[in-house]
Amino acid sequence: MSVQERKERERAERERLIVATARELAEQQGWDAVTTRRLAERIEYSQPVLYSHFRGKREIIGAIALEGAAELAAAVRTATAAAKGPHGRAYALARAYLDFAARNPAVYDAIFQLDGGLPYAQEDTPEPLKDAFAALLECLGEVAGDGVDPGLFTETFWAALHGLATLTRAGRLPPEHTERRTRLLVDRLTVV
Amino acid sequence: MSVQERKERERAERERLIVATARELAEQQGWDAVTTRRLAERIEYSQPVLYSHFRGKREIIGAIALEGAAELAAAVRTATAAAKGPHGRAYALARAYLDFAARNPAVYDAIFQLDGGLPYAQEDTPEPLKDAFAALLECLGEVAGDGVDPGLFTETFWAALHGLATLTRAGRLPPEHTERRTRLLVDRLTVV
DNA sequence: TTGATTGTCTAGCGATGCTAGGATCGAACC
DNA sequence: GGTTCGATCCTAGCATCGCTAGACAATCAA
Repeated sequence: MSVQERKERERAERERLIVATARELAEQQGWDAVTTRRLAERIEYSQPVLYSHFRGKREIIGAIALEGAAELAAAVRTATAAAKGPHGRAYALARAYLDFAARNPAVYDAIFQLDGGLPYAQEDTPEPLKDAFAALLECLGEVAGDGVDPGLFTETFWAALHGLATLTRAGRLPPEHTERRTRLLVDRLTVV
Repeated sequence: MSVQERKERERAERERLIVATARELAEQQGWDAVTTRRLAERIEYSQPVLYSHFRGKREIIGAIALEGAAELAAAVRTATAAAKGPHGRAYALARAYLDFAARNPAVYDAIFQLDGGLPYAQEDTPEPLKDAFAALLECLGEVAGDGVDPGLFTETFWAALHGLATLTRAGRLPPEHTERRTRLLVDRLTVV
């Protein structure tokens, strides 16, 4: 039995290695550089090994997306917990969210831009994704205002943040006034 | 002279054919289906002909982006011209923008998601892109509110719309309450 | 020791974007 | 009108992509 357990442990370890290496490669050189060959070379195994863990490249992206969503949720919760007042928390959330996107562009893309084969906004949506949304909801529900559904408000607020994050990083928005845009968005959208 | 003119005309005509065909193919089957081979086959020329017009696939995307930006600007101007009052115009703009994104997903991606090799938010940004932003600015400058830079406000408003458009189409947001989200966004962001 | 199972790798398939080099065709000159 | 020559276009091919079949080796059970 112990032998089998050891094998399973090693296998799980290698799976973590694959995900971590893919993520590292994506952050270092962009998702285009993440090819199955390069990835295989970096983990010092041959290509087909990847396919014994994941159905394909898409599933690797999906795994990184789940990992990233959990981290995003944690970052948001940490930031909001340290802030005071509903408006302060909403602002802290916005800052934390945009900061995460800027610091982990490849992971952010895995979650929100690329196709990782994950179901979103459905019943069978994986827990980390649901929880990331929940983390936003916990904070933003406070500032939705009367008569506005907290879920709907959170979706809208989130979409606005997502727009800022993606357009800024794609060079569609000049990077200099990010801070002012964030303040404007939070001040206008939230109701205290 | 006339011979040369005819040739130039035919060449320009073929270039339009390439762009139109690529766009059609992208809208019909998605950007993944737009390969140089398929595109060449559809225009009934060989692959290298594409490269006598464009540096590569990226430039074709760029051409579609410019074309699309002009259409988006026109759509926004038409919609706002027909609406009444600053708030009404801002709302009409939002509707027109999201409508354009929903009806022309491939073109929208060419403008805002894919890499068409175009410079954004710079001095040498192509005119159609600048003009599209100008179209937004014309309308949104009215509702920026006192003490808020119209340009900055427009960028923020636009980013929010972009977030709604992309998240909805990527299945990250449930499609049912788009209308309510749009209203919420416009009502909160604008100052009348 | 043998046989079977599990694990891994080599090699290759059909695509992709892009390009070199040869063939062909038409305009222009003697 | 025939010939030259340049522009135009296509065939064929390169390197790389995601992914997989089948051979091979290592490990375990009998």
